[in-house]
Amino acid sequence: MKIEGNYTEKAELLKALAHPTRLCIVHGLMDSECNVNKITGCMEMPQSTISQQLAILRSKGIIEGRRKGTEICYSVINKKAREIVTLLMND
Amino acid sequence: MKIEGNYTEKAELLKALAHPTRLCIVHGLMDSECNVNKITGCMEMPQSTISQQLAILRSKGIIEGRRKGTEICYSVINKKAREIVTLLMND
DNA sequence: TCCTTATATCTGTATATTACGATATTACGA
DNA sequence: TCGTAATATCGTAATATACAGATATAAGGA
Repeated sequence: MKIEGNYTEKAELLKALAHPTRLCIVHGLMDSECNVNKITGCMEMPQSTISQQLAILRSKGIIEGRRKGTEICYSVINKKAREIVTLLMND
Repeated sequence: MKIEGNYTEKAELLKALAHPTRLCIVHGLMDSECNVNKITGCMEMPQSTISQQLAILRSKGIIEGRRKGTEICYSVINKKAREIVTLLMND
């Protein structure tokens, strides 16, 4: 079993989720979209940290941001990521 | 949504899988156990690298090694890890 | 245009991860 | 005990990641 590009891609999806903050964010966004300000408040972390974590999730196609005036609302758009998080959160 | 220890633990499970070599190893071990020598050959990587990757998987309870004489055969023992890998490998 | 709010990006720093060769450890037969 | 095969561990250098403050960018109303 030699490593094919396929494993690399899948590992990268997992890596994006493999961080407590990001996992929490994705889990929270699974049912309803949310703006950065709210996420920042809920996580009780600096806004810049949250923005960076969102950027990682975005770059892997896990979440998508939708601009609403001065705000951006994020939602989960990746099916596999949803399934993984659901699986993880179910005992 | 504040981060609970729960997310940390789940993120660590993902992190162990979030590497192409380790993902490949776990996938390969899902159906039949295998010794280090064979894994090393299949992956075409140095034995020490493989041993270290196996150590990470072991430390997270994903795989288990069973000594058979001079050999150690590894197998997947973590249900969640199995489910995640299965999910990932199915289109 | 200016000011305010919301958010992304940049920068610097500390820490973690990865890869591999060298070496230590374990098991076993002669 | 010695030699060999199998495997784990150590040491090191390179690279990636995480975090947070400072600042840039985008949106909108006065």
